[in-house]
Amino acid sequence: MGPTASGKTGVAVELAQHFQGEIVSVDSVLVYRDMNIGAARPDAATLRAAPHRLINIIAPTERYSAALFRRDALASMANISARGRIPILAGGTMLYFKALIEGISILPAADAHLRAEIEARAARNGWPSLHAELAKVDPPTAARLKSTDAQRIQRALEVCYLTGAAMSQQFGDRQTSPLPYRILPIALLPSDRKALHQRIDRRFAAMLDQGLVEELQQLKQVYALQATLPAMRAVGYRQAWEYLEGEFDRKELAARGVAATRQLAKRQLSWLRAMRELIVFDCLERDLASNVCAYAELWTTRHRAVGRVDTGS
RNA sequence: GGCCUGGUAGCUCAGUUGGUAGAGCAGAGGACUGAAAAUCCUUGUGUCGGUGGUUCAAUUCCGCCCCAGGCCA
Repeated sequence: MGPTASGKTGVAVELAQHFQGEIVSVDSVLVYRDMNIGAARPDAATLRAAPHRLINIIAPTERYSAALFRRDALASMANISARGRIPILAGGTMLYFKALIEGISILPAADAHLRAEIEARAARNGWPSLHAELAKVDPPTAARLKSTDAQRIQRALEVCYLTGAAMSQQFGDRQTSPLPYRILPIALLPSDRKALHQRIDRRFAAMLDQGLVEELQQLKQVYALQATLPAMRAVGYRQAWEYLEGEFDRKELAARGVAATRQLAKRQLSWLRAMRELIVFDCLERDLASNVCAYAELWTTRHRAVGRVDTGS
């Protein structure tokens, strides 16, 4: 786990080679096909050396979710371990890690028609009025949410309408089946935020040089894209879209792109700081990948030994 | 060289009919259950270009100087 531009891919590839492992991507943008430059997709050589699962699985017009990720990741991990290999989960989508590790409640999937209906009412009466409506059918959730948090109010109402019961009541039905894996949770954090910002500056400039805008233009020709699609809300693509709409010039695109990336990194760091029992490495250190491998080597040795004592069979 | 317009938060700017100033963006911190690279919350002391003067009081008025842009020579 780590923020954007922390070097997760490099570490994951080295771990995969060192441990005969296979990588499962934990990334809400790499799931999309044909979004290469802005998603910082690992290059062909890297993917040949270390195949990634859960990348290129849906079109940019489709939707994915934390629940689908949990289902797919568990299937991939089962497949990998059945062949005697170690699943290496690598990515920066912290909600997906949370859903995988802690489980997720059994709730209905998104319903496009219902969401459109709720949005239409919000456009007429404003989200605060829908928040008030939520307060009648699901008081605990309404109390937890701000009246400005459109996305979560919409989801809570959706769950309530589809099931006839409050979302807060159903949170008890968590899929608590614990993961059938021992986890070594490794986080790559920057000891110096400014240094991470510099990496982000360079990386976004490189994406523009590689043709991020041109890639988006091609995507728009191939797919029936809209600005509201989750894929088009991704950092870089969203700003490139606005640039193509003529909202600002190229220089402003570069500035907004790096700002959005820095903000993404900040939110990822918020998740990581809130997590307990992380093994933390400084993503700026020189021998990062080999240090992580060395630590993981010790850890697996210890756990194999413990495993023998525990089972006794 | 002369005239004009600017110089206020990291950036773009507002404002104070004289009582030491506030927006947006950026930055920082936080929340997070089928959109999560999403969505949302909190957070603004800065020699108001410098220096003299007028005044009880100047970032605000006046003089000079510096800097930037424009126009005229």
